[in-house]
Amino acid sequence: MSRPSRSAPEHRGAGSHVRNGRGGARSAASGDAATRERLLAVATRLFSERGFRGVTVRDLSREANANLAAVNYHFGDKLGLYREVVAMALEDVHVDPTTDVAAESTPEERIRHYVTTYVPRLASPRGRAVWAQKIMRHEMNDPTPLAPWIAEVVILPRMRFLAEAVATLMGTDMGDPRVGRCVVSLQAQCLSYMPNRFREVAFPGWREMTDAEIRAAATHIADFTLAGIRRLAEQGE
Amino acid sequence: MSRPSRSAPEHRGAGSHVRNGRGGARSAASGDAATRERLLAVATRLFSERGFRGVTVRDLSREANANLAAVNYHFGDKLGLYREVVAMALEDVHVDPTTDVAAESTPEERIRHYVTTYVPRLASPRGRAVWAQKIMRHEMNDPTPLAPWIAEVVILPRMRFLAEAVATLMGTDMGDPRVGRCVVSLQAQCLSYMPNRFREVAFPGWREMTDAEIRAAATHIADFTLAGIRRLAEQGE
DNA sequence: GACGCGATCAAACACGTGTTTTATACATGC
DNA sequence: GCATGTATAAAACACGTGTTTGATCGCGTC
Repeated sequence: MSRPSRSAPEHRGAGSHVRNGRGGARSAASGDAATRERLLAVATRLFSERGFRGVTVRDLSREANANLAAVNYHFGDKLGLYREVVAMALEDVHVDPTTDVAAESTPEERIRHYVTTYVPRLASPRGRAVWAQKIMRHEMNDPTPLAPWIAEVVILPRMRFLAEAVATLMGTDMGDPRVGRCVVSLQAQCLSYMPNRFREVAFPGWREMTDAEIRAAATHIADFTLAGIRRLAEQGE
Repeated sequence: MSRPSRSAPEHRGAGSHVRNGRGGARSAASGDAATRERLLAVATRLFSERGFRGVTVRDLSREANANLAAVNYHFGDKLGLYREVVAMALEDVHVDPTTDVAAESTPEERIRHYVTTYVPRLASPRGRAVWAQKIMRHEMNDPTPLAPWIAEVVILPRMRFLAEAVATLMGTDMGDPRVGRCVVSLQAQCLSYMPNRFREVAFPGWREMTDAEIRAAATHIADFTLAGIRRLAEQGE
């Protein structure tokens, strides 16, 4: 009961979602994308701007020029649509600053590379894939049932990457509590440059950072952090 | 129209709110506090746990053993009740780590004092006035119309205090962009130890920090930050 | 042409929200 | 005694939410 299954698309496969290829099932006359694709595009934009709870199904339907029932028809429920958006965000985010670093680089180079690629992506309202970062931020502030998934795919690998670099730099192992604290200090500084609704609301004269300021901030974080790590390595546990 | 003003308490004075002293207007027979006071107590707890939007008027009424209309009667509307809670939080927060420091102390002492008093208060679920910090955190994540007020009373004084100490330590003035970046780095590290719903939801094995770990984290932040500041002071702009 | 089927549509449903209304009990002041 | 003003109570209001329903359209196929 309560799920008539009207032979509609199956809303279960969390990972597969092959979805029948959907070649040209729609009327070839209309130039616009299929409803499902329009909903995904609109959902990507709205969820990244306002978070899962800040977007209503009616918002999505209206902006996608779709019927109110379209979300439930194509994605099962609102969370199903959000899950697909998060899946795209994870694909976009999880690769970046930890995997494309040369294996033979020094710990210092790794940390600098992490910061100088990560911070501009977080801070700049321009550029690609900021929407994925915004999804992450909303999840951190106001977690949804998808939070554990996100933590496993994007947070943990970053923590491990940074912890390994910091431990090597300090000449200790990853079980040393100082390593964890340094990783937290580094990550906290990076995240502080993420766009923040509070400062926009609370400080009327706030202006966005320029690209040059963002680069300066990234360099600052790297210098600042490496100095801190070296100092803690000297003074011992 | 739409506001009959039934000679009820005036819900307008944003700043004054003297509120007639309210000596013993209630029947002396009942041992419990007046409805207004019970609502304030419950609101303090619930708003600090779940934020303004996470608490409903029905939650407040139920837990305070008050009628549904009591919030609107005593405080005008839900935001009026929240405003009184925030006012108490501001009184509790704005004094602390910036004003009770000796005027003749060195910049390093000031920064250490700031961190070692601020971080335990942020991080510990025990101790006094954590509810006020939780209110601040909810405002930062999801600002209400009261955000500008909070920014002016608690954020700006802290920023000025830290900026002055950092500038003195670096031997430069507060207009130096490096000063602002160091203040952000310091504050970001402190805030990262604030209780975080994401890590509770996303990491099932999460456990609260002990008092000793919190003290160690505070010392870490101070050492780490002072090292970073000194390094940036050396290398120049 | 009749049928099946995926997709869309308008409408309704069920519920939760902040707020307002109307009535009533109770203490106080004249 | 009685009006007055304060406080509480139960119900309703007005609206927004996610979801479901039943009908209909446009196809392609037998």
